[in-house]
Amino acid sequence: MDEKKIDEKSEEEAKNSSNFIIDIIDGDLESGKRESIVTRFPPEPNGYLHIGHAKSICLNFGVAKQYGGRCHLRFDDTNPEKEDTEYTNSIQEDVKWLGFDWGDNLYYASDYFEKLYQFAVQMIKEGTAFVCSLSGDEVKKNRGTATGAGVESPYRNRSVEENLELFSKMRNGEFKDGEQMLRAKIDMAHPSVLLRDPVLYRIKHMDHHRKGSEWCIYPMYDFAHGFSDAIEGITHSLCTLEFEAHRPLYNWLLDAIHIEKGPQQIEFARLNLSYTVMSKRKLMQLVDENLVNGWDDPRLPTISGLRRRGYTPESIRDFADRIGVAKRDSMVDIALLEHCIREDLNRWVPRRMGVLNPLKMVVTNYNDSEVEYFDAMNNPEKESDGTRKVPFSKELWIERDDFREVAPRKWRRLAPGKEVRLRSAYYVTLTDIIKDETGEVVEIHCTYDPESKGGWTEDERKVRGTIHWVSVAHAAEVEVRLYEPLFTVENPLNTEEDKDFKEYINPESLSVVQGFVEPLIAEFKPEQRFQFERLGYFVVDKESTPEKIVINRVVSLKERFKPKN
RNA sequence: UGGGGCGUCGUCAAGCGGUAAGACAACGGGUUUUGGUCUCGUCAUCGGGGGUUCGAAUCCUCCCGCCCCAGCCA
Repeated sequence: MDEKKIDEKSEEEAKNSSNFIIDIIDGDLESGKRESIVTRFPPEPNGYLHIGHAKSICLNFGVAKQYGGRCHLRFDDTNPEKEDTEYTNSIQEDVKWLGFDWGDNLYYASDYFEKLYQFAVQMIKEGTAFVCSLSGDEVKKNRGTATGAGVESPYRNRSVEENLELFSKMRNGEFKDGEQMLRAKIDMAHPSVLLRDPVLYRIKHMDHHRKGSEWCIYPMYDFAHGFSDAIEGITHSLCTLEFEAHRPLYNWLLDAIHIEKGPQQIEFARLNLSYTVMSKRKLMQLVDENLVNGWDDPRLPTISGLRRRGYTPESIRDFADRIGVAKRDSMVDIALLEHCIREDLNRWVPRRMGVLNPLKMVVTNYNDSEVEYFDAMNNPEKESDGTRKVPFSKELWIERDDFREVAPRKWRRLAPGKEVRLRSAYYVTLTDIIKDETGEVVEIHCTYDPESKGGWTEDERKVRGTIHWVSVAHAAEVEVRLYEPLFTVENPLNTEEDKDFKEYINPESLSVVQGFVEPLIAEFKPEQRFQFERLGYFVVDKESTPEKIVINRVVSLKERFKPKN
């Protein structure tokens, strides 16, 4: 990756976080309930990871590291309908990119299918599970309502022998999808609907992405997840709030197969970020309907999208640390994420000059054919990064926004008669404005002060404004992709009326401009990052070629000046 | 109206009976060859009521609000 950052990276691992989960773990260690800590990140391989997953990854791997334990990467692949190897690959890539290492601890719930099957057999033998021959509709009808108890399945009291035989036939493919199911025998009157004889196994004659046609019955989440945790010796099974109601079932199942000192499920609030959406389903929709350009579209909060956008793993980990871990539903301001990437990039990224909305400036008293090379600092934050040569000549591109025919209040930039500093070069004073027939300004003329070479003068005359520029004759033309939030509202999922979230897509979330930048073509390799001074941080896109350089804006610089008119 | 959770600054989030950390955002000052960075400063009495206590955001109680649960999804 970016070899330039090495030295100055602060070692963030020094700081250990604290939250209610850490408190629980501390207590478990103190009381002797646990001797070591094992966590896991258990994605279902049915989509790409997003920054919400990053929160969970940082939490799980972070906790393990903090206690000298280990964190497993386990694919929760119990539903062949939705899962695919494409996703197991991208997920591993993303976790690695984020900077985490699961070592040898890569697991698949599907590798436990045989063990899981045996657990089911054990439960049947002990009378805590039975094969139910009701149809899906009947099961649903019998489940009861929130306020009223359900009714027991007529098959609930089948003999162990019959259950065993039926379950075996299920496995052997002697039934069609939906004809039979394995259910836990709990309590149809349980106040929590989840505990009313939940389904444990269903029949699905469908190939599994890893197991092929080996199985035609697949365990449900509740059955597979807790047992997988138990098999792997997970101590703390961290998941999001929506599984809170499942915890009694999680524990009931562990009890059913007599697991001692089993894993403990602890729930925390999932991440919501303003001006974007986080659910896999919604992201999938945006991708499938071509509302964005693939899973790694730089506007998406996917890990691959953020990577392409120019975010660093360090900045995302820092973000995860800062948002904390708690149980209340929350919506984190996207500004915090942007703060994290600015803070990181500011430290080590080289500065360059680039003009995104060019206006030609002619320095009328500068020699036609002369070219000077000025030394410009690579990074004022880090003098050791040295300087570079920037070519200067009579014709320059400057930013159109740095010129106003009528200066607003407190305007420090170019306006009639005003003197500004061209960064690292000379002071120039605006003398003439050239317009076309329509009245549009097409060019401006300035004179420079030869005494101001390098950007300062002996008389210490005060020049408040400094603007960036690029020599027309030396500039490299690049395509620059500018991004704005994907949605126009903080929470596209929760708005008045029942509008679809897609109605809030920001039509200006992507704009493409042709810009001119310093002629340092050699630097322009994908993932190379820069700060274009006064504009923001940029990264070379993966689509960039030497013939056509493509740059993404990671994030703009903070802009405190807002002209009043 | 069943069950499970949650309510501390605009946004996150500490606090665990002793008199409200920190971060982001915002606003104001200083420095500055990036109106960037840096720096200094301003910015809450804890959903509401009642109670316990010398003392409560922290304990009790009632109320209000928000989130999750009736897939053979995870």
